[in-house]
Amino acid sequence: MQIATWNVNSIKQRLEHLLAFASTEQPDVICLQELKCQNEAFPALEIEGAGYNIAHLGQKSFNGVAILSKHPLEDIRIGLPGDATDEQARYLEAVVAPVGGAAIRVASIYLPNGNPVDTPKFDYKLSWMDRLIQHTRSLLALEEAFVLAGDYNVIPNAKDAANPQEWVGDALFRPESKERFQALLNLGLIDALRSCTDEASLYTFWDYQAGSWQRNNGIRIDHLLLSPQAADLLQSVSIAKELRSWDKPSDHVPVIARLKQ
DNA sequence: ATGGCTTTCTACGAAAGA
Repeated sequence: MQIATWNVNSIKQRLEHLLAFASTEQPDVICLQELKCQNEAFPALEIEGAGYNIAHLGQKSFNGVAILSKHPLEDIRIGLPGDATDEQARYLEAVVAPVGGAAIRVASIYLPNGNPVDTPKFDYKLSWMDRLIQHTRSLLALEEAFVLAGDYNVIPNAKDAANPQEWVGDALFRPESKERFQALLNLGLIDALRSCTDEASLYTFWDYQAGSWQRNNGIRIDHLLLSPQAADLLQSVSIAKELRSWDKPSDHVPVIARLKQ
């Protein structure tokens, strides 16, 4: 089973890219972030036409997450527990249940950016991460295979940035953000890509500005975190870097994990 | 760089993103 995550930066602007990616890679599951689209405007017919079942959580202008699956989706859960007042569309969870196969729980995550750090936006990021840690504890208690896939807006280590000094003080690289990401790993989650390679220069985001792509000034902020039961199934991880060179690209590219069965 | 692009919105500049 192939599970992909991709921040598309507007599902409407990226629909043709999504259909091309789906046709070429044929992932079983695609977790999307930054739909920037309300539910009623989601291009469901086109995506269903490509063979996917859809769970989506949209909102006007910003945010928005979806799970696309070639297999039936069950037990769809909307929103990250822990704050009933949080109205931002950043978390969606479902069980992907292949007919006659083993089910796997999948979440599509759009973790808050958190900049500027001297504002409530950074507090929101940190409290959102604390809620994610708490929710992960409850998921781990189920002792199931699950994947938390998405745009974490965290650069885990200096080797995950081409120019780490540029990010010192930024919400994506602040110690408080990195510590909470590490806390997720300390619970027992596995960073899928880092479990396969220690290689540097592996990035998933290049800013639209300042020729970041041409200069390969990237960062790795899109991650698939696996439960121990899912990590046992992991075969390989790849970054679909070539999509960043397409016409009118997202500033993020997909990351794909391949699991046995 | 006081974000150099890109996207969205009851738009025609501002806000958000990272």
